[in-house]
Amino acid sequence: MEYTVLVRMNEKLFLRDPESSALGRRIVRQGILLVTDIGFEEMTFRKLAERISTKEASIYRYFENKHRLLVYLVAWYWQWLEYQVVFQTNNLTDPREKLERILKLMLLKDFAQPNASSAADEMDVAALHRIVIREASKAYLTHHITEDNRHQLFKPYKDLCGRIAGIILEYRPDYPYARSRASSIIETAHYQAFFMQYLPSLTDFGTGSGGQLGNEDRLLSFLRHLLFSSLETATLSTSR
Amino acid sequence: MEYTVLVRMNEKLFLRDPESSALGRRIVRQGILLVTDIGFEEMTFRKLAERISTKEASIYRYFENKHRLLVYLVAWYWQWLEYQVVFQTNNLTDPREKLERILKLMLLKDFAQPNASSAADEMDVAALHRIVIREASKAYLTHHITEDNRHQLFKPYKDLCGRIAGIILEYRPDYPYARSRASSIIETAHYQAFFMQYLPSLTDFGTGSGGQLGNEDRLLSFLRHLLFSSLETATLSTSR
DNA sequence: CAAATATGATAGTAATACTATTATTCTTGC
DNA sequence: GCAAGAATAATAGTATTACTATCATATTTG
Repeated sequence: MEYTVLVRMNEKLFLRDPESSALGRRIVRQGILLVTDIGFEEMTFRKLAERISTKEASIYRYFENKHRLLVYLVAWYWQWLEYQVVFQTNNLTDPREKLERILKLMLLKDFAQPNASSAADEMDVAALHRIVIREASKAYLTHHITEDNRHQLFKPYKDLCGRIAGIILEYRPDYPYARSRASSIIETAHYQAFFMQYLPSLTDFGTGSGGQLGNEDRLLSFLRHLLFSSLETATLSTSR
Repeated sequence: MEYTVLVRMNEKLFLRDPESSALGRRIVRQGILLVTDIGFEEMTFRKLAERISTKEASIYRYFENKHRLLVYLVAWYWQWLEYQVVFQTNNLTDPREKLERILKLMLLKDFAQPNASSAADEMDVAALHRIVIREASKAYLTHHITEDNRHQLFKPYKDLCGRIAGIILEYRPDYPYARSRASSIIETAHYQAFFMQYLPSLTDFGTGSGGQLGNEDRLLSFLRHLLFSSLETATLSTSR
């Protein structure tokens, strides 16, 4: 029920709604798996078509090109995440608790799993999370960002950041950088997770050693530290 | 003099050293301008060759492919920036002052300009800065990052982060996240600058309004706030 | 069950990302 | 000043990519 609300996507994100047909759903679900397998650059509609036993031209009836498919996947993830944020913070009163939950969600901890019975047709959120970490910035780091933005393709990300910014302001109403704080904590979560895996010397969460916590938990501690240290700073010198 | 030290690049970054010939230097310098003009995805060696009146095959003798050219440009920038950091902080004793200088350098404020006479053959650092903001993550967000990393292609970035992490530890010797703090402040500086320009609603530095400071200065204030609030936090709950 | 719609099957095009080959020019050591 | 070697120009060619077009065949739906 709420799921259909969750996946109602901006119509500019596709040519034909992939959720409206079995083929469309396979394009999206297998597209996620193919991109996680071989990476976005190496993914082609031909390979995806072969994987799901259809033809290139059929995929082009759903998505203009592979960049739009990426934008769709990433937008879906942001909408899903915002839904999780709303769902998991609605019953909380303490804004600090809300922010704690959000940090965990950003690392895909303790999110609301769909019922196991309908798992076959579900989106693989864990795979999508990996795509967001590795590929999401390619969705907006393009020469045509202005046009894409005009088509509202990034609205789900903006909505999520706006919602988190609102909770930041609940926690600290006079905080002057709520939106930048929201977008930067999300981005930091993602590329620190990436660096942790591929360029660990850029982090303090190397694969081995360090503390009794696992790397994921140490990353979470770092994000908590970053977020709350900034929100709890007494003096905010806007000039200097 | 120090310049030759600065540009001594890892030999894995190219096939033939582009600084060793006039054509190589034009490839790099005009490559910077072409990428800033049309974006990395749209740049091709054919277009670059036409721009500098040479042939595609000649460019391939210097760089294996266009991704390697991007990696080269980004690596050059990190080496240049590390040099600037060393140069501008060497005479300072206060680590806080050093970090202040570094923040400004990250936004390309007050950097040491080369003498105007030799400007014709200089790298356009301002254009390169724009490339780093818009394209640098494409240098490492690839399916072949592990191999590229084995070839040390990202060493200049690691070196810069390591140096900044060292200064962070001068300022606060017990800080447990020095490397992550260094990499995250750099990344934050760059995509906040990007968002400010293209997706301003993700930031608090919209094109209009707000305070008496310009957007660049407000971004600097934000970065200063982020960095020092985290470094000055009394209690660092590594667990929780 | 007819009409509309979706997909399959096949073909084709322009551009991209290279590689190869040979001719020409440009250096550089002697 | 010239021969040997290196760099570049000029031209060609290939496999792949990123599409678009067309028409036949299913499949859905009113």
